[in-house]
Amino acid sequence: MPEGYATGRATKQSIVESAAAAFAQKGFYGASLRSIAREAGVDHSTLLHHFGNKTALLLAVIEWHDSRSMPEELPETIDAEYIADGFAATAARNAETPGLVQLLSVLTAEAGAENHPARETLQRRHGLVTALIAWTIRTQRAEHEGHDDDLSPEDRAAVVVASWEGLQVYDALHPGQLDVPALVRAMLRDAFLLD
Amino acid sequence: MPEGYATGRATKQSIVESAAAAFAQKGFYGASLRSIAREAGVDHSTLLHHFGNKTALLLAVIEWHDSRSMPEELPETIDAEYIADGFAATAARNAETPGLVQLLSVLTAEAGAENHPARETLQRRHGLVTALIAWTIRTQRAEHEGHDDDLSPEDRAAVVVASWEGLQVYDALHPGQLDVPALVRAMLRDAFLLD
DNA sequence: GCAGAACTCCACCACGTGGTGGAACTTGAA
DNA sequence: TTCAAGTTCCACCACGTGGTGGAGTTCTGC
Repeated sequence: MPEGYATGRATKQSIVESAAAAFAQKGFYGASLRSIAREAGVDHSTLLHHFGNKTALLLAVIEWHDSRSMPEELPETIDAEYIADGFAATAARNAETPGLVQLLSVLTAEAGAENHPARETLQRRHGLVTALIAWTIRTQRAEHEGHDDDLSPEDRAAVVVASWEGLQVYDALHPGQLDVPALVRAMLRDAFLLD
Repeated sequence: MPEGYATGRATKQSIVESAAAAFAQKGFYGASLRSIAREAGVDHSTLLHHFGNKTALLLAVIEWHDSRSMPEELPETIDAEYIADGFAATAARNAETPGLVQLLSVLTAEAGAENHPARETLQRRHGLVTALIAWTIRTQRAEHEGHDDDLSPEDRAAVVVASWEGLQVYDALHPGQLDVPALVRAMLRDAFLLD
């Protein structure tokens, strides 16, 4: 069922992982296909055989990154607790893979430029997460009437996402100063009116 | 008193401005000295004559950026209102110069990598702003006893700075969706126990 | 075991990279 | 007006860039 041969798939995978590290360190523009290929132990033309061009490789890296954050199976009922736990788990896992966080931080910042090749992809990604959080906030507010937040669910969700990413960048620049997972967890439970 | 001739100083300035735009678009590694020099209307060896190497140019760009955010003169008494207004004014000015915001966002994200040439500079910059906010929070809490924040002034300040930067990145990726200056202002007034 | 698809590497291309050296020109204070 | 200091560009260097074409090898379904 999967495309290609097993050897090829393994090579692709190791290239993606090398690329993730390289983009995280040097950004999309600063990382070179040759250095990525060298790290993966293949010729750079092998890399191009598998991915066609540099932009396609970048998108493959993002896709791979996201696939790591998805839960294997969904529970029967989706509620705010479950979503909050899911995001908190992601935050905790991120803390253990600083390279991947660095990758997304740099790419997201770079993608603020209008002609960045991953801009659309990252916008969609962002939009999805924000929408999920906004939906959760909305349903939670409907159940708990007495909240005192003067931001709309969408705005609050955007602020949560932005703060989360900002905290990760802050943490990379000042390692060990903050307990990012705890702060994210607190922020989510606050936005979701939990406890 | 100033070093060099007037012509040289003018050239340096236009190089710095071109470099700021280029680093914002492509990051430190992705922007080339030749493209920066071309944009400034000089040969790339002229650029190197003035700045010596690429890293020195980057540091000059950051220094120039920061000099734009400094108030010309300090008031007689510094209080929380004044500081909050200062940051709010910066946030509002940032909204009108997206290129510079983009610059610092990309550089800050890149500087999460330990060997980035501007890492130390940006750490110090960050530390200064965070310390000022933390000091303000501390003095304000001493005056208004009944606050309900369970974060220390330092942690709260770090969260404020991180959220601020995250909001700017978010805004660059989703232009016009958020009123960033208003959100920053609200965040500061909240942290400073104002109103 | 065979055929054909998939894979991998080598050689090459045109061009861009940061940086150097030096020669010609411009500036501004004495 | 003089002249050293400052400024600018041109030519060059060794090397890195993303990408192409093709030849040789390895894998897998039949």
